[in-house]
Amino acid sequence: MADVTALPRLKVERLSVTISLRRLACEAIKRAITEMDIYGQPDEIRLDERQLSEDLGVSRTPIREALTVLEQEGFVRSVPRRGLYVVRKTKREIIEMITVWAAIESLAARLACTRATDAEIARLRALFGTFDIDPSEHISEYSQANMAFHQALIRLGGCDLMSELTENLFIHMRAIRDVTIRQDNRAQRSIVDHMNIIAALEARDADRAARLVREHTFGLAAHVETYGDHLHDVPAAPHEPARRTFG
Amino acid sequence: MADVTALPRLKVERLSVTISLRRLACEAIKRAITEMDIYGQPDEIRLDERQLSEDLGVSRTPIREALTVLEQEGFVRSVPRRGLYVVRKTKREIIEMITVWAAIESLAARLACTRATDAEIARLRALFGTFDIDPSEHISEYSQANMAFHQALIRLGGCDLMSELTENLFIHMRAIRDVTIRQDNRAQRSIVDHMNIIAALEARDADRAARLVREHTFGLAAHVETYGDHLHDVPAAPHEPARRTFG
DNA sequence: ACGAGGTCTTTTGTATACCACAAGCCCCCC
DNA sequence: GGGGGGCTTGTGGTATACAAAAGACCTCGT
Repeated sequence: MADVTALPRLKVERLSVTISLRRLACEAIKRAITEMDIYGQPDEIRLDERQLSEDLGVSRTPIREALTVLEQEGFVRSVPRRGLYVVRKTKREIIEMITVWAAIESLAARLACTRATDAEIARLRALFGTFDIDPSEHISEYSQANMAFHQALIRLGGCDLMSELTENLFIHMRAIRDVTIRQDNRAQRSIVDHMNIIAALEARDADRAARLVREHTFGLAAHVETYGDHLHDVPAAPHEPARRTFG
Repeated sequence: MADVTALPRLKVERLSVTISLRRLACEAIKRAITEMDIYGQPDEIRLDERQLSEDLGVSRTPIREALTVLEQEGFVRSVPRRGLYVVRKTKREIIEMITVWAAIESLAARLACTRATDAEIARLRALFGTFDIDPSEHISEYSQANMAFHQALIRLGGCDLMSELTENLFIHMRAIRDVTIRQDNRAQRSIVDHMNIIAALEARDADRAARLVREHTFGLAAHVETYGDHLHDVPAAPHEPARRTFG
């Protein structure tokens, strides 16, 4: 077979047939859920398969598959013969999520101390070391940057699984971000913590980096514990729904 | 409304209509996968929806939903228009799973140091402190006990989410347990580690407990790194399948 | 004989029809 | 008048039918 790479041919790119309706529906619904102010609503939000199927213009089957995925990921909860509800995490569940996050990011920081290159750490500082202005006026931007910092840090650990696992976790956290930063000067102190973490990474001090990350994240947990009382403490479970993990 | 709790009435328990076929199928398939020696097979194992539907006596729909769940949990992998394959983790993926496990269990141990009662720690020792006999003749029992120890330890941390997350992880690990204990006197040394961990818990020394757990689990990672070469290092991916997390 | 092309089979993706169950309502009986 | 039972309606759960796509294989032309 001759080498055809040199021959002139149409510049066509692989059109992605792989994006099944399930995946599209899944992303669409997830986006809708994420953008919705779940915790501001007075009562649980109910989803209707038929409604969704009509709105998205596809049949119920892919919708159902998408919802199965979202249920696995902890965004919706299916009560048999009753309906689908958008999940509102309880305070306890949120604190548990933060705890797992602390565990993962802490070890990621430890690993980063030996695995990350100087350049990578420098880039981390370049990206997030410039926020020493008052963040209280840029809550939204700060929130974005905050999440991005933590995700970048986890990525520095070099463990893809850690990044994957925390991804959905951060989405869940986004929904309660007003709790996590609104009160007192949390944002300001948070930035100081980040600086210290970066410094520990630069010093290649694994124990200190891991400890700082852990304490920082635990600080958030304590904050939620203190100020998160308006979160729904009881799962509001009609007939013991199918509790699932977060994902 | 009178208090009817004192009246005699039939002791009927809520019959669980909630266990949908999806859930049953999911568990059945997961069990089948778990009991199968995935890593002993020469090539990837393919699943047939219709075959499964026929074998389990239900239609394809619940089968598909179950497989969607299993795909989320990282047990199977769906290649569009091609088929479903039982996932064989690569060495790298296994090491990443162990890393996440280390992160979670390490923090769980730390938490256990302050949250677990003396009785709980004593029970841990009672259950797993008796294995100072030679475990080399009881590989299977030891393997069971080993997993049980780690799960118990994580539970002591008091964070349900940690238990949930590591549950599937342990199932994945089970499949390669021959790698994890067969070589050298790993089992023996493992028990010593466990003893030290229990001792640290008893001493309420959080830092030491966390460190010991981390080092113990990293030891396993290093072991897999060294001896796990017969694991398939390349995902054997036909046409870039839909890679998913473990779950 | 060899290769390009078409066709056939297999297997998944999607749509639709049907069924079982739960809630709410109303009516009938006590 | 009150309460229980059945009916109505709406919802998710299941089964099945249909469509599309990928791989295997066969055929025909050169």
